[in-house]
Amino acid sequence: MAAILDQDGITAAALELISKKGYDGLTMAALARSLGVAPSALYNHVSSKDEVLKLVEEDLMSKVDFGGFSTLPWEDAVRQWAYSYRGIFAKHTPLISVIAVLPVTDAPQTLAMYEAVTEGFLRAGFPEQQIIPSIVALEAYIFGAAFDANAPADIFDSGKLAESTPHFTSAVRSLGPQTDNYPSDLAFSMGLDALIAGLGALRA
Amino acid sequence: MAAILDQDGITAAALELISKKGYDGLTMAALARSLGVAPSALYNHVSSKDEVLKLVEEDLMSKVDFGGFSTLPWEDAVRQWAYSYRGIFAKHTPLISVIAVLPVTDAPQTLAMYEAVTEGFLRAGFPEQQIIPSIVALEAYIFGAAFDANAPADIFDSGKLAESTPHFTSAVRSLGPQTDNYPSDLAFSMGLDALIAGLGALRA
DNA sequence: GAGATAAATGAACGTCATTCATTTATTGGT
DNA sequence: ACCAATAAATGAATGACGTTCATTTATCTC
Repeated sequence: MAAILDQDGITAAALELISKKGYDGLTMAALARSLGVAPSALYNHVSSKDEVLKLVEEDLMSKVDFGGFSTLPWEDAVRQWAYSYRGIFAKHTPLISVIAVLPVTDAPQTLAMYEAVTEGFLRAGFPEQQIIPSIVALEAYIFGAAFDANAPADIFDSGKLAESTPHFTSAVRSLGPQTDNYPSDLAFSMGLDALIAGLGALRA
Repeated sequence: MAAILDQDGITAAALELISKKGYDGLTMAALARSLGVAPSALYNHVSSKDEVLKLVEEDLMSKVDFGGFSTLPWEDAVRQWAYSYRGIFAKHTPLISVIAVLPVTDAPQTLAMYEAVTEGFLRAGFPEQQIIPSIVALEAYIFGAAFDANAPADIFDSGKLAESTPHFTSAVRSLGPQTDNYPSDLAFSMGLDALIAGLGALRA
């Protein structure tokens, strides 16, 4: 029969479906429908829905901007990379639990990113043994921040329990109205600066 | 009829089920069975499975150790809190996507934690406006690190693509065999120190 | 043109969370 | 002590969903 389907097409359709309907809308049936095909046909090209998620993840990884590591000072490269990384995965938080535990072995795009980042750290003067833990720490922060980026602006509204949490409630109020893209943008920037300063001190 | 069920009992049963069978094993049917009851009976006490997850989350929050904030220097209190927080949620990563976006309004245990942490920051001399963003940044890091704690030791094995990622592969090798509880313990410690140093500099 | 092969189909399955009409036990009022 | 009201448990049913499989269909190769 005509080769209507392939992994690239499935990945593209999955991404479009996710952008339109979110991860709840990403079902094998909906994916098949968007490709004009029966659900069971998908299984000739992917072994499971989990594999679809892995394909999407690899595609997203290729969109993370790590270009700064070959052109900018280390601090700026890290910042650019971290913002790009968080921005992309903030819209794909359901993938984070997959990525964080997924061996990198068969993920060429992910490996390409790690290679470029590692090179940037080496060029900046990091001792080899410090590089992977530093990247892991930064990634942990980026993934956590990606979740926060989806939080509602009033997530810290203490409601009727405000009286029993006076210091917290006052600290929340002191922030005033949020104006950034993400309510947590200020926090992201502060934590990222702290990490960059702290990890940067490990350079030779 | 006899009041066999209540929210506390459901929460306790859910926690035991999770510890024995993991989050895949936490189904409404299994939960009901462990309570000796029909699945539909649960819906007299919780409105949905999501509410069960929220109950579990609140219970876990009450187990996070934030005691150091009233007894230890700020740096040590943050470290103790962060390790406790990560240790608990490393076994409950499916909750993280819920927590990170869940308004704190009806979560007394969570609010109690925030109040204590805020007080600790105030006592340490932080300006009020810096406190919430600092906590948010720390939490983001803790949540991300909780995911990493579940990663397999060989997650960075580049496999047959090793030749095309020489710097990364070498950096991974330079780490030697892992001996910590979690393979990512070294990374967690390094990033946490960096955050503590960087955020600590915001004190008056 | 025949046979092998890759790919699509549609029906079926098992697992879930959830709903609902019904039954059952307990509680409060007289 | 009885009766009505209410809270709570039941079991059958529903509708998604991911996945499997025997069968059919189109394309490629010799």
